[in-house]
Amino acid sequence: MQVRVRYAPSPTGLQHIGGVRTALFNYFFARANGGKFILRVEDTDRERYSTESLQDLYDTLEWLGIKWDEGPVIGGSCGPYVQSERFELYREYAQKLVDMGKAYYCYCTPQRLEELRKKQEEEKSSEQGYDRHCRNLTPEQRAEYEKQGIKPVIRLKVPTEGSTTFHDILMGDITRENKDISPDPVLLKSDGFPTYHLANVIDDHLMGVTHIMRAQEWIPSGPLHVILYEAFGWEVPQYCHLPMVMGKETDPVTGEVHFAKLSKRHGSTSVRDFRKKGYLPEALLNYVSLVGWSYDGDREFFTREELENVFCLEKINKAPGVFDYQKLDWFNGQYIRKKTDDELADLLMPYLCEAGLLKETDRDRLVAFVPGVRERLVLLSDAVGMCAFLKDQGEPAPELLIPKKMDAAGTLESLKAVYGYIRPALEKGASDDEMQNSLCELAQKLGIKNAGVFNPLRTAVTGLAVSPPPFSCMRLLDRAEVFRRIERAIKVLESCSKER
RNA sequence: GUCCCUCUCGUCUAGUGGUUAGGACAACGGGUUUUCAUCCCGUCAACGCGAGUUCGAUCCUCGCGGGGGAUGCCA
Repeated sequence: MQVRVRYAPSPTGLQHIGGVRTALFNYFFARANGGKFILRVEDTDRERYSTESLQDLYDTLEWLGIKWDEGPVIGGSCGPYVQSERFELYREYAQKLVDMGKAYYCYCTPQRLEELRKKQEEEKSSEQGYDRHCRNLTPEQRAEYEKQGIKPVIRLKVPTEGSTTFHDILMGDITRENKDISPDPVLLKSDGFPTYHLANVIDDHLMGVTHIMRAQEWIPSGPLHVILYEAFGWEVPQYCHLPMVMGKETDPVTGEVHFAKLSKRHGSTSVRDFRKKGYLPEALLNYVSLVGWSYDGDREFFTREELENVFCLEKINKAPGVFDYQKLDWFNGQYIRKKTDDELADLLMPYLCEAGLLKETDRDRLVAFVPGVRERLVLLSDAVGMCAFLKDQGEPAPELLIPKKMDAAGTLESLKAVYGYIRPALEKGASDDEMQNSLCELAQKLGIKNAGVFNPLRTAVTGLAVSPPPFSCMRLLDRAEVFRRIERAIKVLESCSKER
């Protein structure tokens, strides 16, 4: 039997880490087993639906390089893959359940349900949820409600006795007393749209889904779904509930540490945010795959293609995992270092353009600059700060130019000598290595440490205490500007050493 | 409240009825270096607790405790 799995998000917000992790695991599992990966859009919540979210879903999967085999846009033999386009289907199936006596119309108003909830809370009643008020209405009562024009919902008749068991690949058998199952959940809303439970079960069946991989927050509804499958007389698919992705937060006052389902207050959670900040898709994909899954405990670098081969259910962890932003950063730095000068320049350019520091036509200079920042970058956006020297910082302070253990006169001598060499060297197209070696020789000749020649040059060119190395900066800057800044620094040192 | 799931360094994890309990990130310290980084070396750091089974339990069983999740006309 061919493996068929799906990722079935609801377009009610931006794609977040938790959802993407689920998508990835499904995708990898399909690839590793020669199966199909289906994308299905569960847009049954019309209140929260947004087209922006839907576009974000597509953008995110494309950015990560995840291609679906069947789904919206590309279609497939089980379409449509957008639930709102399957609207009629759900009503038909819900009606079937009613006809079989396994579901019923409910006319309770939202107000009544709200009051019920309040009452249960006040009385700290052990009874929770719907009180099954409409479960056994007489035809006369129903007719009366209909006459009032109330639009009913359809609720599932959950058995009140016995128990329901389902098998989870990771967890084993999970059994729940039927009395503990959510009492008669809504299957079809009053607007005619199905709820998750109904639509999900119908579509998974109709689309031939063999394995349901979803987050553990769904475990409690497992038995409910089994009841639905059985009510329809359908085969129950394999379940595999994935560990949750958690966020960690420390109370600033008490210092207490709290964990909870990863959410915005823990930091960025949407893939779009990570992308904007300059995370690489391969880094995010690699790291996210390692939350709740491991290969052998030692190896941790995986390309998407490798994961498509090597991913397996057996190595999925059962306990929830905390999303570690620091480790993601580390991964990102590692992946940035794998980029060639050209690749990295292309990745950096948008950030520098947006910051108004560079224009597209400066690309060649950026490529020459890249070696100086590659190993300094954690995020692509860090490049903006590292290019701050592009803006003239004004006349540099002598303290900035003069290295520790040197005086103004010595620094002046050094910088003059450096300039005397650098200017013609740059003009005749010397390489970084050549200049590097020559300046080291110069330092020796002057009897000072390398820092004594490099640092005055660097600060003269950048005007900053912290910056990428001097040669890189000179490559990015306009040549005439480089000379102007060095000459200006020499003047500063001249007047400074005269004063003494 | 009720129900369900879970429990190895701070975090992600490997692992076994007998191991010096391994790796990675972080933290800390040292070295290289041209500022900042990188890089290299090192240090700190874990089997939640209590019973039971056993010659021996981190590993198997039970209880307790901690953590998480569900309890919606959201998914």
